[in-house]
Amino acid sequence: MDRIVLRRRGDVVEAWRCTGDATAAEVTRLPSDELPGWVRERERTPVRWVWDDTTRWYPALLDAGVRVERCTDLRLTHAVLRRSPFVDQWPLAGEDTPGWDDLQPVTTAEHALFPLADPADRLDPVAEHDRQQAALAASAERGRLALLLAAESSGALVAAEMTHAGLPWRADVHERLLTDALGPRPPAGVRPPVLERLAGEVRAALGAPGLNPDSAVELLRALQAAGLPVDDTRQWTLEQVDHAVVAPLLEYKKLARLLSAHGWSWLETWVRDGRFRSAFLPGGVVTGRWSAQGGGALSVPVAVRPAAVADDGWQLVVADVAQLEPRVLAGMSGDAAMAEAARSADLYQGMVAGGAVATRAEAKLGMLGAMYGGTRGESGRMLPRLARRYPRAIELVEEAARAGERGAVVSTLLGRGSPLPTGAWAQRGADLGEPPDDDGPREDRDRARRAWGRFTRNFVVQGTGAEWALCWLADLRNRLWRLGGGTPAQRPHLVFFLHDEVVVHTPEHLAADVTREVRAAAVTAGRLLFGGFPVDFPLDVAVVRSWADAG
DNA sequence: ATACAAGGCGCC
DNA sequence: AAAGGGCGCCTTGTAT
Repeated sequence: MDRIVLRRRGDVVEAWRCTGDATAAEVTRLPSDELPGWVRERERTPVRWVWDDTTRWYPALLDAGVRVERCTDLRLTHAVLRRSPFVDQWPLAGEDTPGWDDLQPVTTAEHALFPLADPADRLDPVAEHDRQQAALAASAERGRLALLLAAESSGALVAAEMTHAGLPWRADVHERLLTDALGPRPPAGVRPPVLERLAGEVRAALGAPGLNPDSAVELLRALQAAGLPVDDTRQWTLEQVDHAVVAPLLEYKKLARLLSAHGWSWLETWVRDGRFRSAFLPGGVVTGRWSAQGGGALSVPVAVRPAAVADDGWQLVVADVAQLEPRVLAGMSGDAAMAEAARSADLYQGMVAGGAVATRAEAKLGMLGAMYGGTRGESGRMLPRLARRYPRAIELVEEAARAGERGAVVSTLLGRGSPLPTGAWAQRGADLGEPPDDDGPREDRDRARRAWGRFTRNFVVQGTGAEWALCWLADLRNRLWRLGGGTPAQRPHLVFFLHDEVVVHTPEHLAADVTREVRAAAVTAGRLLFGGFPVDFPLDVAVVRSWADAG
């Protein structure tokens, strides 16, 4: 397959076509505004586009109605290769390396207008691509790394397409929801009526007439002055207390949160033309999970999901994986007993059936503790029993924790490496002498060490889970495209992704096909990561008008 | 005026 | 006494 490296030089785009012989590249130069038409033409035959960063190229193509099938996103692949313990770093070394290390995605809406001095323009994607290919070829784990790089790049395309499409959002539904909960929209700087009434009830219950319940400091003082035994003002803490202030205060906090995080100003800022618009950023988290920028797209609360409604004649297909991370752990550790439990639609129930624990609640608590590092209480007490029944799975996370405590790097199944610890406890020779003055006493160092162990313990599972999800997304994207449906605007398309959940916006008549493809893509992802090892990834799939009606 | 930390809470 | 991982983002409160 042809690879075409795109390089921007002023108003001109250079397209370097590589046919496998690195010395015989054929270069085409064309004005930027002719690029979309040229790309569309080239897409008639299989081609992989190689560019510095998808966020710098793809939005303009999508605006012009041009979709590409595959790409290599050098920014993302560089980041993976630079940190992978399976990659020798010397083939990646070049003058440009710090520039690639520091390259940031572009997330402004004005993607057509590049900043005057985009640091990307000083980088040479042709040279970087050669370096990356050399580094990959020299790796003993080139197979799994190649899969990771392909999945990461494919994720970049999905993210750009989702960002372009936006999540269908009914501002009128959202506004009605706000008015029902808070009362009519007040002028700026004034509390909505319902909040003002609740604030009054809180002040009366505490005998604190001037209290601003939005101030945690003031509120804590007032609660303590009224004799409540609390050291913070968290919801969980307040629920433990029996006092007349608790009910109105919890209600106030809930509604104040709705107002500030997803109220009228959120609507004005993030919803335009019936779409919630925010930027999805693949690789935004060290573990490989995505992050999002704008509007808190990765934490859309259940309370406002009724406003996510499919267009007329369309449906939302909402799919999520049940217990992704324990299933991933079963697969990556090759733990046959845990895989057996994972053959059930409910993995935790499968663990009960397998005789490891007595109740589903114990199974869940124990697994969360094993994956997050919980040692306290019931979660910690479950661990020995889990370790007896699922020795390979538990040993994998325990070893990841020990490695982290040593200051070592751990990696995901496909080879994404964890960052090096930065604390003074982890510096070379830290064990040998007295603790440095700036690193506190021994207990502090041990605490930091254990905290890093919990991070690396979770890294291997969360990161491999993110890899499964990337493979799922990538395959689903291809499957959705093959369903057809006419112009890009008439086809089923991904509109949302959150770690283990996707939402597809589809014309009604294709909803059943989309459901089938979402499930098939999950099977593909499992095979890609774990080959023939029998671990299932069952999905909950719902075809709904509104996101709130799923699950 | 602006920047940042803390407290808090939403999502997985 | 501390206590499960990863995020984004809001307001308040303080520092510069």
